[in-house]
Amino acid sequence: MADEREARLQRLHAIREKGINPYPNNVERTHTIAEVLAHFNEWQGENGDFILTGRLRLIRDMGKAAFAQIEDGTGRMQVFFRINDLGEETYKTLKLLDIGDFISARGYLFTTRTGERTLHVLEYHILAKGLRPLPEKFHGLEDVETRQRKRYLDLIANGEEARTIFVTRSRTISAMRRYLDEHGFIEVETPILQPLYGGATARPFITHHNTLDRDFYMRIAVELYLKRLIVGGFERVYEIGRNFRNEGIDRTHNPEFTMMECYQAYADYNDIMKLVEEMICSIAVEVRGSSRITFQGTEIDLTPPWPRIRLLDAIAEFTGIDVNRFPTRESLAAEMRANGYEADPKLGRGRLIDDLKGIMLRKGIPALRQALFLTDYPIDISPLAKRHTGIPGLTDRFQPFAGGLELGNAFTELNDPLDQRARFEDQMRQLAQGDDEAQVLDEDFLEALEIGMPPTGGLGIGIDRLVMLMADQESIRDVILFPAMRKMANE
RNA sequence: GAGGGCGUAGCUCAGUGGUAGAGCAAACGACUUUUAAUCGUUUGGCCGAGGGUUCGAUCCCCUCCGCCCUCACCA
Repeated sequence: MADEREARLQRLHAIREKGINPYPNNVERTHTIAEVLAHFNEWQGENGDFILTGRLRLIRDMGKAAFAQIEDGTGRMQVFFRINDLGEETYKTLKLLDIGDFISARGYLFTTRTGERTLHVLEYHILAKGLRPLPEKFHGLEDVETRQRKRYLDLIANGEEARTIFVTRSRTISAMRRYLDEHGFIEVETPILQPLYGGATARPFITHHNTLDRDFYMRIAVELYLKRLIVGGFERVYEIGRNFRNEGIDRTHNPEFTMMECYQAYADYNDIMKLVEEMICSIAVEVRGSSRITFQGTEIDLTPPWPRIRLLDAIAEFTGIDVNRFPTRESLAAEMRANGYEADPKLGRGRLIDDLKGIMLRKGIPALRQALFLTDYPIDISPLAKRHTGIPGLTDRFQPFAGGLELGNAFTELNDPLDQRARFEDQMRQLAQGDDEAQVLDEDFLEALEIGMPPTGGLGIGIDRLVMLMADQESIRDVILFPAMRKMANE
């Protein structure tokens, strides 16, 4: 490695000695590679004059002629150098180029006798010299760790494949934004640094503002701020942005992740279910060209309506435990243990049900791979959701699933300020009992609710997971350009 | 947090209780239509880090670091 870098540095100096700037300020380019390839047949011929730019990916030196491949952001193309056309001196300068260098090449288009569309180069310039070797040309970069730590190498070496994921990500977000814009939502931005964290059950990151000399929390959700805007009279708002949760890292969790939250006044969770299935289906059609997509080998039909399954029914079906028959924490815990599941004695009944949900999701695969809504969650794990109209102890809440991924969370928002206060107080009790993920009481938010919030439906969608679905990726780290990593030894 | 796997040249990978190999990349040479060009020659490694066992360790044992998988936890 040191040797190769040394060799490249020597060539860099040799280029400078020839009076050539290896990092010129100006660049000429008449076409992209994709444009040229698209019009190749009509544009080829010795009268053509094209200037292409790109990174050298391959050099095949034949002595007095050489083939190379250059790659720009739109594609790859072969270029051909010949000593007759360039002159001995200029041709020899090719020796100073390395794979990885950026060049511009001017010439005409022709087809080789093996049918390869090629630029016959009459003039070329170096645009930027690379000092380190690129990953191997055939196998590319396979090492998962390097791919994530040095995403630029992943994008170079694994080309289309790596890039497609992030193009899909971009298209997914813009399709979502378009859908919401077209449905009367306005996009807003709310604080990332919050004096209190709320809107989800998670441990926060804490930071400090020097001038104000106070701590702030990195937001774990935007919920309570968007609801304040509903109180303020906006009827449909959304925000797409980064949330931060100080929790574990795995295939579906990254400490910073992107979430879309939206709130719609005069709506309930049934309206939001319609919104979700319609929105995600429309995103799939835009991004994947169909409402039927393949995820990890399973075909998933996102066409509305998605099945609605009550959470407790799903639990009963896949775990054999009918939660309704065990109204107390103790009886439910005993039943779980009788069925061979762990039941943490410290947890409340709602959290036990949450655990059962996890067991159910694992056991329910592959049936739960399809798009569906699980509905009607227990009240004590849903402190911001409105009580279920019919069934005590439950809320008007649902979660959308597809591909076995929990894509989000939604409910009819609790707009009764006294009930909300009581729920917060209950959470504070759990916090005092050592549940460090319980939600904290937000007096300012309660004051807003007391001003009055209309009936509202709200939704959060995990963008990263949605992108996993759209890009058919099994790990959240594959859809985040620079995922959180442990520090390297030399860091 | 628990268990399992992995870490060897810039990249992709072999390999062995007697201190290392291939292909690509790199260097030198040949070649004026190649396609992962070909052919010849050459260079390249604290075998993740630190301890231990041993006459001797890249290999066996322990600790640590990093990555992956499964489980637990959280979204």
